Amino acid sequence: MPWQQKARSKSGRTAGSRLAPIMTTHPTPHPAAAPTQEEATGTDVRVRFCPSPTGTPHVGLARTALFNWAYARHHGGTLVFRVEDTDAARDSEESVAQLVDALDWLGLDYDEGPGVGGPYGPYRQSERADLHADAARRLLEAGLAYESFSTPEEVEARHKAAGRDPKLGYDNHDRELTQEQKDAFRAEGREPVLRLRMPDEDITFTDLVRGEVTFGAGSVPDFVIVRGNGQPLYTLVNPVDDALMRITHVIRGEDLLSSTPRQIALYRALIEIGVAERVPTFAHLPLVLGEGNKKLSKRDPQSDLFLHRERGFVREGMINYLALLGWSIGPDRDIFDPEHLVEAFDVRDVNPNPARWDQKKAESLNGDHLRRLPLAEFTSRLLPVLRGAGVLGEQSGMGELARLEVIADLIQTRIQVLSEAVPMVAPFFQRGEELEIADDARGQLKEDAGAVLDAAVAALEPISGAAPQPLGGGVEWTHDRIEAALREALVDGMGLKPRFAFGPLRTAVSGQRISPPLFESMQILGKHETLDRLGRLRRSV
RNA sequence: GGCCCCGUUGUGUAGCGGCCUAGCACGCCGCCCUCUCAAGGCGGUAGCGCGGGUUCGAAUCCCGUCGGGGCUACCA
Repeated sequence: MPWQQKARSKSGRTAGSRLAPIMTTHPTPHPAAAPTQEEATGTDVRVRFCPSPTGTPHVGLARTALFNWAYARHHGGTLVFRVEDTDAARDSEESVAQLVDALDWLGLDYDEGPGVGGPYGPYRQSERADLHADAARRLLEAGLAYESFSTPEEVEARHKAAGRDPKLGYDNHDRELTQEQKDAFRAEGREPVLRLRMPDEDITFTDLVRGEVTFGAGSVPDFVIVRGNGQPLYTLVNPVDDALMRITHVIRGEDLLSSTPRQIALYRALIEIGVAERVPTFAHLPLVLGEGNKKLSKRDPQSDLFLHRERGFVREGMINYLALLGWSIGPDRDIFDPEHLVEAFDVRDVNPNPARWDQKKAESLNGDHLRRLPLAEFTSRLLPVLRGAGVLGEQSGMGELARLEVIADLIQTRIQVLSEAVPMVAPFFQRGEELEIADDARGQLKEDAGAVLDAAVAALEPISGAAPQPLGGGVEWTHDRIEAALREALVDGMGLKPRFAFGPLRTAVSGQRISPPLFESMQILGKHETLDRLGRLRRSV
């Protein structure tokens, strides 16, 4: 029972304090607004992944999705996918499709969302405008939000006039405007924004990753929830939708930590007007850093999830690495499958330190997963990559697939990402005249290359290239047979070090300086093709 | 500037007051294996930011300090 581990606690926190209700300070005057605040811990867990569809999926976004998914699956709870497409200027349908593609590739299935529906839809924020408008209206009517007419310039001017730092932000100046003042502003043609009235008290909450976090009273000014043109903002819409969708745990990036006090204040207001029934539990995941010490920027190629996929990451490897960004499965292990993650994951165990994207580690882990795949599976993962690279055609016959599997067996331990298979596999699907001899491979050849190739050909000629017999007999063109003949001729006969004896043959056969094992390669190519390649290189030296 | 978060080898982490002469993984270096390259095996390199305190005892608790980061929009 993995969830028994929840009794573990992080430093500075006790198990008891974690399980305590979120709002224990004082009973609220509104009975309906004082629901039981026991944290959901079982199948009642409802988490969400709610990206805004701008640009191509970022690895940090993928990690957030992963942790939400793992948390939901671990508890047998529900994962909601909500598209926050309220910024028409930056959002795109293409991006929505990419998000779905990313989730699908990683195998992060969701229980409610666009396309799958659910009891709290619609799941595209742009289709929920009436819900948001209604919440805003009720907040205004209840006096929890108010109309604000100040322009940023006016706010700054007031700060300067009072000798305050102009960067302080909004000064809550319009809190108590009279109807006459408002009318006067409107007469000037001004359109008010709606601001939420921040409570004049500290806001404290228990973050599942960081422990207790407190924002001092007055440190967060009244913030805008609806634009002057009537468009609601993220600050309103995100908590409203979370509340309406009965989200119990908000698991997101640390970059949103500082907006949490505003959201908590809004939740409390929403509870008062009956829109929300609880303040969710928060968990802020550490940032994913890039080179240097800055957040992995969207402009950094390493942040692009699809670029990694194109490079040849497999789902298992990507999930494993992503999970390690702030979490670990145990003290002496770091290779695991998605199922193990689900079994062991608890957001409380997430480390609050920022994590740096380490491409080498990511690829190493991916290589480990590649090696763990059964050969047939590994082979089929190779297929689309090889087709994409033009090594194989779109259609493959049984013979070609069988041949590929034999080759795949040779390269499985030699690559970390699928794309590395292309140069290793390509020579097997080319004819000798198509084979290009790489410069570095040719550069390795010494003066005796011609003699070595001649001797190799002479040694191989006597071996029968007969096709396999049904009962397994009759084949002499096998890698051990080939190796024995070549060793005898080159190593024993010519007194060459194996390294120098076989180097030229490798170049001739694969065109590369590094390749799958030579003798096995020759076996796969067959006698005719092998001798042809040996001869071609011989003639060019 | 203000608010908030974070601080264990190069990187990611384990560590929850004695099991730590700080474990694991990636990286790096060396050796073994070896037809190249890998994989695999073995070994090595390197760390608790600093200063106080609490304690018989601190990487672990507290305070301060320094450093890094995030946020600071009528973006999300």
